[in-house]
Amino acid sequence: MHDLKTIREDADRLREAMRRRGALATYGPAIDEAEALDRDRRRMIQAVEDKKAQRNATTQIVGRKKKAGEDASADMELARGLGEEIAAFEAQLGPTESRLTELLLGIPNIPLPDVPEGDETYNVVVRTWGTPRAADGLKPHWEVGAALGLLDLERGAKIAGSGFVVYRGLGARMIRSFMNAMLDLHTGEFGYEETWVPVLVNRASMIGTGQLPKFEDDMYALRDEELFLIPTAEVPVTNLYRDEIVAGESLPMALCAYSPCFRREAGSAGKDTRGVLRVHEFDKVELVRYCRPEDGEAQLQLLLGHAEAVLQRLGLPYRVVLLAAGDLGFGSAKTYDLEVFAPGVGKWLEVSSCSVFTDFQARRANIRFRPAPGEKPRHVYTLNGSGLAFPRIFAAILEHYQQADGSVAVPEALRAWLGVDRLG
RNA sequence: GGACAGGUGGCCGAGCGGUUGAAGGCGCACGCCUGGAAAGCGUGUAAUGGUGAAAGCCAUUCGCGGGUUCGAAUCCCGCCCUGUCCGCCA
Repeated sequence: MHDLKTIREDADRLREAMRRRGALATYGPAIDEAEALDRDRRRMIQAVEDKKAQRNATTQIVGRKKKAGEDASADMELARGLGEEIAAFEAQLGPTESRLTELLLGIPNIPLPDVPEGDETYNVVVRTWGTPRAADGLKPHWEVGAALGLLDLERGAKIAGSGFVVYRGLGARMIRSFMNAMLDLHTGEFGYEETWVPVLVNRASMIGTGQLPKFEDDMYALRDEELFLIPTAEVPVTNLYRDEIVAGESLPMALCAYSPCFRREAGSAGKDTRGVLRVHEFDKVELVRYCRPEDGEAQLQLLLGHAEAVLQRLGLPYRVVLLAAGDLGFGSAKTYDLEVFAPGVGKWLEVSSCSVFTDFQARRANIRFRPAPGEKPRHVYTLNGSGLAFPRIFAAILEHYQQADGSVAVPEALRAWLGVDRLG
């Protein structure tokens, strides 16, 4: 969410940001309307506060006269009249403020200056690591997984629906090993605090990180209670400090969590539908950081490095992509995608999206820090990234480590967890 | 799910419907004291919005939302959360 001050003093910067996202036509009208509503709002506030000041003064007089045993009926009548005027002004102010909030909640974040302008064709490959395997003769992961008894997509579809996966035997054990290996790495070597969080959260949390109100159709929700299934652990973990003021010395803060993630994937029918590349429920380990505004860029690079480390330990070739403004998520100011190469399907798979949200989420979730004792609270910067998403790592391993005899070699880093060095 | 108790500032904790934005304490900041510290003493210490160059002034906020009233932290209703007991249960 943007500060009202941005609308008031910097609306053109906001328009320029939307233009860089290629979305000025979409959001321009909202910015225009917000500008007008802000002016209306301030005018009404001045009027209503003026009346309130008058009423407060009158009410004081009533109190004093009553205490002194004098007649106060004239002042009481005056105050009652003022009260009616106040009610009338407030009846106008209420809708103005809710509309303004609604608009503010629906405008995406401003990309940082070093984010390339334009749509996804302007994404930049920043670096690559490892050498992608030639695709010839390699099978896609769903064939390998089924042949080795690691994956049971048919029964997943039967018990839940298409887009739900059953892992079996060593396949299931692989998922568990991802959780252990990644959490151990991030907590043991990179200093993250391990958390275990609810996968059902309330509306305020979903607004805090930016899933609501705009993307409600993409979220699973309960029928009888106002609870939503999280699309990522970013939601509960970032909201941990919602409506709090944290001590300046506690920053930067680093938290990680394993969680299942639930996505309706409304409107994405037909894209990556085979195998486990796009499913309604999957697991991942998420990294979340809070920091001071001046540390945002350095913290993003740090976070990115932590996510990359997982791929390096697994020996999976990948590339780092800086997203162009038009490809940026709603709340992000700058994002690096990590894409691993899956030679069986011949594609780069996004396995992590590392972003800095500047104060966009912190303002929505009201997460602040006190820079120094006695100083005014400021909003923190929030960051997050997957470290990493399991199904695509599963797919990448089955494809990248495929052997000529149909078996799959187990990456060194997972052998201790799996207890074998070869699948099949 | 039922009964009772409770939700007040960074934290703890008082608070008769009318100078209570809110006593007191802790914490924190500054000063005095000290060779230096601790202790002690003194002073200060909420957020948000509006206005203003600034100092300041005004408004709002005592879980959230409504209501009663000239006036609500204080009274009434609904909801949320916490605690205790009961029920249920992995």
